[in-house]
Amino acid sequence: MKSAEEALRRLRKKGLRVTPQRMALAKALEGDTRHPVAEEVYQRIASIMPTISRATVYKGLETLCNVGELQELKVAGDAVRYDPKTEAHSHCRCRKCGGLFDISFCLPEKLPERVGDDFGVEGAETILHGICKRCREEPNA
Amino acid sequence: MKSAEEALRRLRKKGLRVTPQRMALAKALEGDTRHPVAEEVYQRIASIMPTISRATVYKGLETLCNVGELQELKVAGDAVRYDPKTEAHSHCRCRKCGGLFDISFCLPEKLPERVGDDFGVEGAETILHGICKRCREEPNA
DNA sequence: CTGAATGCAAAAGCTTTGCAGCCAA
DNA sequence: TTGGCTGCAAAGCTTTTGCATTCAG
Repeated sequence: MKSAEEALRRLRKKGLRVTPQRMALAKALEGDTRHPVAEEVYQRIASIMPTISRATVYKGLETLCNVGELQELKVAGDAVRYDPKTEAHSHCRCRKCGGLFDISFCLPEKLPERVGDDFGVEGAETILHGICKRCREEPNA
Repeated sequence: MKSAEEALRRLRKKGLRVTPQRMALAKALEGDTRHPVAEEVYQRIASIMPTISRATVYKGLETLCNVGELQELKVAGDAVRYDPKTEAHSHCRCRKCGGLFDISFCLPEKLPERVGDDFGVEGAETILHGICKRCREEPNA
């Protein structure tokens, strides 16, 4: 999502309702590069809107994914994470601290149109595995 | 894993025990290209070894992952899948039937060694999204 | 107004854990 | 012999669902 406001505008345009809970969701995720899991998003919002329920957070995250304002990230050994950066981009995952980071570009750079036994390719999702800077410099943790 | 036998040999070499349950696991997954989830593996083995428990299957799958004989595949909207093909390769996922297929080659073809804010790359995992042959030819399903 | 969205609580996966007994090495 | 492994049952975590109530449009 480019901005929370734009995300809400798109919701309205699709005939969906702009509720305070959805506004909070969009704002909580706007510009976030940390790829929070649903529970983190819930905690974040609950601190300023204590009546919100987890169910609403889950449903709202799903809704925002459906309208293309959020991307779901599922990585081995982890709960689903949410990424508000919707331009095509890839991710790096540190095998030591588990951190998930954005990379500005997209891998592979060019997609095959068709692959193997005639599979029509529409998009790709890649995660690089390795060690982040911090973990390499702090072998203790 | 190249073969069930080789997998078991590697277990033994690492000081782990070769039990009938682990033998069944290795054989059940040998050459399988369908990327079963844990429950499917359990069913498959339970049909010939009715006393095995789900816990043993889960622990055994983890063990085989740890020694590098199996790869964990986690895809959005799905339980963890297990892949006995351990050579570097990528996958395609059909957005219609949910099927997950191997591709013989690996994307991206060449990895950057270092990326973004000094992230050391060791490997990559990519999933192509699209439509498989069968689903394109059967628009009814 | 009215249907879509919320919040609660309960249920539903999937997976992990604790532990007593068993067995591969 | 003995520590690793198994099987059972129970717990844990994430996510989904049903439904009465509320509220955005």
